[in-house]
This record gives sequence, C-alpha cells and structure tokens, in this order.
Amino acid sequence: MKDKRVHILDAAEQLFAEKGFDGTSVRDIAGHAGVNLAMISYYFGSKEKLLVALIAHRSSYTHGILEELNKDERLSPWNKMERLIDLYVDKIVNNYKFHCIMTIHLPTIQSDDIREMITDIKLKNFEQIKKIITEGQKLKVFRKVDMELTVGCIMGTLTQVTLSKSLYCRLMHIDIHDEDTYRKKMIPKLKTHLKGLLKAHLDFDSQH
Amino acid sequence: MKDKRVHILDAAEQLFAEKGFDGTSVRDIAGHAGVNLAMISYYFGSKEKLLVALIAHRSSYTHGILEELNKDERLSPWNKMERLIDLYVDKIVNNYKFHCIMTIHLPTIQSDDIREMITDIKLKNFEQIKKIITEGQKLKVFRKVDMELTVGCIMGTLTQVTLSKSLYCRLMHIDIHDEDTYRKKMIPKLKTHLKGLLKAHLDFDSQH
DNA sequence: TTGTTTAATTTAAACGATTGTTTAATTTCG
DNA sequence: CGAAATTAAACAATCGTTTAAATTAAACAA
Repeated sequence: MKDKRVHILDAAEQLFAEKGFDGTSVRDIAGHAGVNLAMISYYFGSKEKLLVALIAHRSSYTHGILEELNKDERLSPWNKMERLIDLYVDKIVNNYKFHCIMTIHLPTIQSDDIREMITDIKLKNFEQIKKIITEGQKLKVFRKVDMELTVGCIMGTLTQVTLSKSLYCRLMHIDIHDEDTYRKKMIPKLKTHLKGLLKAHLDFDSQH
Repeated sequence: MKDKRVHILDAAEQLFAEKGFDGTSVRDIAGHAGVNLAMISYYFGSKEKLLVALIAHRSSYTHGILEELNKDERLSPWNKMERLIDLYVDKIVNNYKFHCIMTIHLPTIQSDDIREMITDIKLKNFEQIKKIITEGQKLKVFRKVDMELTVGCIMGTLTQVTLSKSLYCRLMHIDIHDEDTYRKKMIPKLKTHLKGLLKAHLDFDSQH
C-alpha cells in the first residue's frame, strides 16, 4: 500500500478547488482518497492543518522553478521577461487547481495563519516579477509603468483563465472535462498574448 | 421598521464575500442583519435562494450602466474604450464585495442554477467589451489581438485587485479597513493603467 | 526459520456542536 | 377581527474530531 498521505492530499486539492474549503467535508476527502475518515486526523491533525500541509507541499514543489531566473546575468530584460512568462504560464495552467485554491481562499479563509501563508507566497511571486521589470527600467529597456498593476495584469490574466475556466472552455469550444485539449490550446495562447501585451506595454522606444 | 429584506441582502453580501457561501451560516446572516433566524426562510425560502436573490438584485442594479455605451454612435472606438474602462473600474471597485462573490463562486458553487446565472452575467460583460474591440478593428483603429485574453486581461486585472485586496493594501501602504482611501487611490490608478495598457496593446499604428 | 513483543496503522462507532429548515405560537398593525 | 410579520423552539442531518478496539507491520531473540 502506497503512502496514503499523497492520496489524501490529491483528493483534498481536487475537492478544495471544486467546492472550496468549507464546502468540502473530511468524509468527502476520505471517500475520494479511499481511506478511513479518521486517517485524516491521524496523519494531518485536522482539516485545517491538511490545508496547510497541502499549500506547503504544492508551493514547495513549484517554488524552486523561478528562483534561478533572476540569477542568470547573461539574459537581457526581454529574455528574462519571456522566460518568466513561459515558466509562469506552464506552472499555473498545469496546476490550476492549486492556483484556484490559493486565489479563492485568500479573501475568504478564516484562519489567520493560512491567510498569511497564502499572502507570503503571492508576495514572493510579485517580487519576482517586479525585480525583472525594475532591472529593465534601470537599463532603459523598459519604460516607466504602474508596477503594482503591471504585475497585477499578468497574475490577473492567469487568475482569470483559472477561475473562469468554464467560461473560457465555452468561448473556445472546448469540452469542460477535456483537460489535455484545454492545456494544449490555452498555454501557447497565453504565452503569445502576454508576451505581445508586455512588449507593447513595456517597450521604452514606443510612442506616447 | 424599514424593509428587512434589504438588511438581510446587505448582511449576506458582506458575509458571502468575507467567508464564502458555505462558510457563512444563516444564523450569522440573521445576526448581522438584526433579524430573527426564521425570517430568511420566510422572505427568501432558503439560503440558496437568498444567494440567487442577491445576485439578481445586485446585477440588475449595475447592468443598465453599460447598456447605453454601445448605442452612442458619435463616440470613436478609443472614446468608447475609455468610457468603458471608467465605468467598469467604478462599478467593480465600488462593488468589490459583489464582484468577489461572483468570482469565487463561479468555480466552487455546487448549484447548477447559480453557476449558470453567474456564467450568463460574466458572458454579457465579455460580449460588451468584445463588441467595442471588434468595432475598432473594423475601423482599422485597433489592431488584431487575442480577443478572449484581451478581455480576460481587463477583467483579470480588476479581479486581481478585488480578490487580493489585502495584498494590494499592503503594497500601497493602505490600512486594510480604510475603504475610502483604497477607493480614492485604486480607482484612478486602475483607470490610468488600463487606458495606457490598452492604448499600447490595441493601437493599430504602433510597431510590431 | 520460528514465536513473541512492541509500535504503527486502520477501523467502526460515537461524541458534542452546528448546520439549514420547519413548526406552532405569538405579536403587530391596517 | 384577520392577515402579515415575528418569535422561540425543535427538527433531522451533517459537521470535525475523538475514542478505543482491532489489525498489520516491524523488531528481536532463539
């Protein structure tokens, strides 16, 4: 028998994304994970601590990806920005359930600890993007822009296709349950759009 | 004694936005509204029907605002786009609780009726923006862009500052409870940013 | 390989608290 | 008076969590 922790975490991720934390019962999680109800308390202590463990597990998994990006001194600001978009789009579309959990529970979760946990992770992502833009501005490659909302535009677009996935599936004529087709179409679509958008928005030599 | 329905709707809006539908109990709503628990069933039938009534109430309130925009033939595409941004930013920042409810419950609500209701409203907003962009493209004023994601970028940015309000308050050094200061700073910030962003993104005569 | 012991895992059942909703009695007011 | 509004109480169902017993797995000596 494999590690039941992983089964519980997987079931929790799916259900928290589909029904929200309060809309999901521990019996539901246990049922989907194929384990006894009491195993959740046994392994994680409580439903709330399960969510903490889920966030810690999934965020540590995807955290290292963006770390090295800013260390590579050879890349130009534009190259860094393109690399960042590629990495972010892949990361969020491929883990949209987790991104959904992080986004819908930031304003609604009642636990102060979890809210701070989510805030810290989102803040790190913000700083990551900000750093690249600031560097490009110093090199006179990017123009002066509203930093908070330029980052917010990138994250917001990704949040939009995550939370309104059903809407975009309808608009793009993709079956809501066909995950593969959705990713195959949405990932390059997002990369192309965001790169073009930021090119126009950040380019120092453009008019205005 | 004024109409208690309104008190219940107001309390429900605040609590659904702060805790989510499943995280809010009818006793909590009754307490905040200052009415007896049974009055919610008496007036609305059930907790779910209360949410339906809330969505119908608030969306009808803000629906008419954007209706006349596309009818005004005198306005140029750029003028229409600027007007649209002004209206949308005002609408969403001033009703961010309702926007929060609509956004976080689209992927998580279990009721098919409510999910369709939210989808329909969001789809109407999408078509509204799409229409302006399409018209500008026909007049060779706007260039060819990814329609779904250009609209998604506008809505996504507004969703971002709504769901991550706590984050943006921290970044902008605004007290999380100071609603007035937040609106006073965020509304013009959003309008300026979105207009500039779309100017660069849509302008037909720009390079690339 | 044996049998025995100890710890870890798994289970069904029960706990008290809270959930949304209903009931039936009471109050309010035209 | 009589219909609408309001109330306290109770309803069954479900919630997260705990308990104590049963089972499995691991460790160790012979």
